[in-house]
Amino acid sequence: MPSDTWWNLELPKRQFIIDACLTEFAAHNIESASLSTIVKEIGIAKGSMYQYFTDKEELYLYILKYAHDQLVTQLRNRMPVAVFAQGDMFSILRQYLYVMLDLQKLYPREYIFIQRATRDSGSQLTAAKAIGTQMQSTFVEDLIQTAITDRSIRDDIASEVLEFLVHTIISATSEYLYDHPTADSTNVIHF
Amino acid sequence: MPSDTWWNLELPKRQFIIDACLTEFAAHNIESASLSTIVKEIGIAKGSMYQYFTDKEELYLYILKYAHDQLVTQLRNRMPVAVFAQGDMFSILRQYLYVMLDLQKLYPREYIFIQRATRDSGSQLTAAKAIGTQMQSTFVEDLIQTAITDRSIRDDIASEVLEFLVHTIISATSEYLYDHPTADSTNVIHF
DNA sequence: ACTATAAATGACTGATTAGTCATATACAAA
DNA sequence: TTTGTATATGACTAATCAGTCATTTATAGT
Repeated sequence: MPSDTWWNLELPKRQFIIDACLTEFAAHNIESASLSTIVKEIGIAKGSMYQYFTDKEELYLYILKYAHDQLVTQLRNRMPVAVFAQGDMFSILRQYLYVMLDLQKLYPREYIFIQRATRDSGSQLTAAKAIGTQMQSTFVEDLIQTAITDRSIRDDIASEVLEFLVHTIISATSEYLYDHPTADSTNVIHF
Repeated sequence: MPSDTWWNLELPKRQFIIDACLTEFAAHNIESASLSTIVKEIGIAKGSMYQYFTDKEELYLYILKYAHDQLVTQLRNRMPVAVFAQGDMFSILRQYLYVMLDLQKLYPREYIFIQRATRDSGSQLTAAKAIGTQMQSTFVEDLIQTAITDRSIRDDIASEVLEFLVHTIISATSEYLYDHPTADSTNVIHF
């Protein structure tokens, strides 16, 4: 975790630092992201960064958690619990997809960063992978459980597999729409 | 393309070099993969590598194309044209998935390398992205076209979107099964 | 043996990296 | 003003990197 010095910083300064880190980490994986670039961008000395974080990995995980919290908060705001009470599973999923598309547009760096961290922190950094995968389970899990208990979907499907697939499809679809801005989303979304 | 010197090399030596490159490129993206590591692994001088390839990017793309050709050949062997004539689309897709699972087990480095190249060569290296995406379109395209013309699936769905989704689901499923070796594949595969 | 061409080499360059640390600056309390 | 503490600094280290090139080694032809 960051040092006391970090927390003693003025909020705007912290924000500014986080911002620069987000840009770098969204564009490069942890191996090739450069602290030198980051501090040059911010305009502080390299040494200062090491007053806040013990090493690159700590910084990376901190920013990842920050980005994740940011998106989860937004997701919760846009999909309040009430949504789950009404409508069938598919309309809820459709809404989920639209929300994810919005979030991807509004917070592109956070979105990309989490995606990247989820998939390429293979060897070490299981922490990063865990954070990345966490978002998907945030509520898809409940959704599917509910759907299974009210028998709106078959119950012979392993629910964690379904969760995985749902998340994959959602994020692949949003990725596709992101890469093909001309595509008509109503033509893409059919479930 | 590689130099004449490269092609004058004895086949086993070429294979040996390709092998070491595959290992490195499957584990690291182009930015963080290290030529120094590769040549140390092979046991040749760094300069030799530069007699064969003009730079890192050329090497990377060459190995990528090699891996891709390897997998496509295997895919074609395992899914001869005859397969498409018989059976409905879903059974063909199911077979496709099983073949991909086999290939992933048999050629893990090639498989991972292509996946990695497809998704993280964002900025430059559109060539890499193209090679990566090519495999998916190899035959899923035809499959879907046929299915649309026989009306076994709806025709109001943009076919390139469907291709994308099919490929995503297939590769996500195989990725999932790869990460969860204990999972029962019959429990996962339901389409 | 001599020559010509092809291939292999590894020391070297210049740039970049993560991380360190002694010093300097800022600030607040006395 | 003086003292003590928290923060900021940037020169520095040691390692690594992609890429170069003059030189050596190997091969083949005469």
